Amino acid sequence: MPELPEVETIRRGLEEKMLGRVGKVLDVKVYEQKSLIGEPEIILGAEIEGFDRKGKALIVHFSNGFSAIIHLRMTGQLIWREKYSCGDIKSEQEIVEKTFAGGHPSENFVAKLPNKQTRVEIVFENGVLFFNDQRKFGFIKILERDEVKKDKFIKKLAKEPWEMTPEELFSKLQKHKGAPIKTVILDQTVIAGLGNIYADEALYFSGINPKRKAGELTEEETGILLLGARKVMEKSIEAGGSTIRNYVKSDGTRGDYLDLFAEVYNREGKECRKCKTKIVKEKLGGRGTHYCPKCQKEN
DNA sequence: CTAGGATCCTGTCAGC
DNA sequence: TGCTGACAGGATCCTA
Repeated sequence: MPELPEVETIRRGLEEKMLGRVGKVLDVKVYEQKSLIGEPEIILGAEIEGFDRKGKALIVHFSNGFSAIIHLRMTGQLIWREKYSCGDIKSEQEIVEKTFAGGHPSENFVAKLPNKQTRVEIVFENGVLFFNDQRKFGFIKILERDEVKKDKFIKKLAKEPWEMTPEELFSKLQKHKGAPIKTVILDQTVIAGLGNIYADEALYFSGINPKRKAGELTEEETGILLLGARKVMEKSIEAGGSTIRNYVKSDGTRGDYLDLFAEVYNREGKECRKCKTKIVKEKLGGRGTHYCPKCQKEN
């Protein structure tokens, strides 16, 4: 479920907690074969050199010339736990101090690790990085560092909203002019980073109805949409990423993001904060889509 | 080529 | 209590 802001939050958190502090990889335990692509033993003995991010993909660079592309997809979580606090957790306080958790929100953040949903475990000298993934859509792919940019998924990724000009986006929209704008901005080859929450939020910010055909947007509207995409994701990164029930920041603290900041997502039947009209939820391209019928007119 | 639906998988929740 | 179907923040594959 993590979209760009959640992955960026994880990247920052892991960088702070792990970089230069965790030692060498001692073991890689693969509980679910399909969750790890490549040869896990390749990174044994290596240290972490840095964390990178491309769209919703997290990239970990190791000291031996190999890297790992980690994609959390719908339900992935990354949990770093310092060595001396592995196993059963004694108190909420201990979790906050010793654990970094990010990604899909669930009780697993504070549960015993590894657990039923743990797919891969990377053991370091000073702790363990757990990759949990309920639905098994996510993956860790180990490959040579030089191969990362040639990876099929990475290669196809479009620019992120901050790197893209309105003209570039407008031009891309013309290739999908018959499709609803909502589904087009979810396409990572059009613009990278938006998922179902931030697509809806960016459209609300822009006053654009999600069902409008991509080819009907004016250049001006496209510019506002690009600005909206930047704004909603920046706001979320500042808040430490969002989750439906809570968000977990790099220090493990929790809070409610959606209740505070989301204007339309998960707010079906509630009043639009601008005009009091009830937020509508409809299915579009197989995805739940939320909007204000008054602020985001179809024509 | 595009658009749209099915698909991968597990878990939860509303409704009967 | 079950049971059933719908749905979940992603991306790809298949078909028309």
